[in-house]
Amino acid sequence: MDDRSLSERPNSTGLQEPSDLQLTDKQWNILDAALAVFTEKGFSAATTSEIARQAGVSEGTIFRHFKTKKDILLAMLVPLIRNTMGPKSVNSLTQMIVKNENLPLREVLLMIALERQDFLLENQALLRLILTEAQYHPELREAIIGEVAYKSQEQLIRLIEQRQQKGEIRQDLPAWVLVRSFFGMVVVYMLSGVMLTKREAGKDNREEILKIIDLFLNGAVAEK
Amino acid sequence: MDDRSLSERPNSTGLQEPSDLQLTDKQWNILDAALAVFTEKGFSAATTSEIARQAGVSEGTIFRHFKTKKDILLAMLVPLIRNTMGPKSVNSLTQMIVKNENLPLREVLLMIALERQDFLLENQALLRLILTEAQYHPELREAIIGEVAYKSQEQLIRLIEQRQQKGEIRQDLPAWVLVRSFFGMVVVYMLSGVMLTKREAGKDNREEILKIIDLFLNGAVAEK
DNA sequence: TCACAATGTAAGTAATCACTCACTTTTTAG
DNA sequence: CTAAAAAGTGAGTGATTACTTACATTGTGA
Repeated sequence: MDDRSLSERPNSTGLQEPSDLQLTDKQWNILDAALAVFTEKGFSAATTSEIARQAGVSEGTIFRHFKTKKDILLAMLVPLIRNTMGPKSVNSLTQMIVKNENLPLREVLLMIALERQDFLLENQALLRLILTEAQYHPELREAIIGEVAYKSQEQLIRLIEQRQQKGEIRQDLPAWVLVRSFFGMVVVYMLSGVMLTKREAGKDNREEILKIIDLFLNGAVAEK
Repeated sequence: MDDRSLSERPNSTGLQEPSDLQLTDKQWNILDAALAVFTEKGFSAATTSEIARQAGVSEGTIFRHFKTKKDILLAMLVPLIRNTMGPKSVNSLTQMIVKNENLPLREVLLMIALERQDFLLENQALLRLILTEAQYHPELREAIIGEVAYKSQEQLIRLIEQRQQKGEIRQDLPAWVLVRSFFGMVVVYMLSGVMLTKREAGKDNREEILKIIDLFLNGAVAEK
């Protein structure tokens, strides 16, 4: 089985919400298949019969466990965001920030950017599905913003304020401006890399990311 | 009429406004209605019967002019990108760049950012539709990248290289790194403004954009 | 005026959809 | 071991889908 993100069994991820307590193997098969079909076709174009086929169960079985097609989507994505993407995303940020308080900011930002890049490449299809369907399902929008975007931003703000207090970073700009700007530089760089060019996964672009960090730290104007 | 889609009409090769294309009023009604329905529900969830209802024509009329539902989408979006969004986007950039060669870069960047913001807010729903459906329709992806993204980037690169030659901007970074970084800072700032907060359209955020430009130009490190 | 093509339409059509139901098999509790 | 409960099944179901067709209306050129 392609071990991407759903294949963690419930007892390996700890306590969960009541709605996703104790899922049987068959239920996980269904959600795994749903992830594959939804990411390939999108929610509306995906059919429950194809999910059943890929899960190796009958269509009736699906509706024994999930009331509606939309329920399948949410039962899969909301716990995935809340219990896997969210914590993974936030914890790795927190760790990098507290463990490297004395490292030059440049080094910390590089670690963060590279880690975000891995995360993005590994979860490309899943993230695309979430962002697409977030337009039509407010529950998803709230989950991804609250559990990933907002909490990640909070951690980065902590990092920036920490460095502002050290006098390392200018204090005349609010931390959130610095955070969102840095995030924007890095993410748009990575997305345009994926969209405009054929980048092989894991291509070494350390040097280019360092240039962006240099730009973020020192600015675009020429030295006087 | 056997034409598969408007973009293939032999006399539409030159640059033309969408109103110049040989479309009857009824065809425009259909495309107008299609735009409304597609942006609200997405391509897959939209139905031809609702498009017909909103256009005030029978369903048969739709299929007299467009062979398939997908043809409606492409006949509407591809010319819109090629003849309206693309030129509008690129020309305003070009004008701002050549007309203000002697203005401080800071001022030019502010103009560009504000203009991009207007464009984004005005075309929010349309852009969301295009980006969503670009996942499933390569023709759309190619159109939006080739006609808008790539050409806009080219103009901004001209601006940056112009300033690099003047010695105003550091020359140790490739222009495209500067361009994409600036674009990323601004766009992510605007998107997070739309997503995370309730911003009224046209809210005055000139000061905040100026802070981002300041950051882009002077960097995040504290003065020595 | 008339012939004829282009345009418009309502009533289809076959396919497919999400979902149900009557029934069988498997799991669980005492 | 047994009986009830839970899980699984595949053949339905009515609704809805994109698209067609047979026919009516309109526009046009001579």
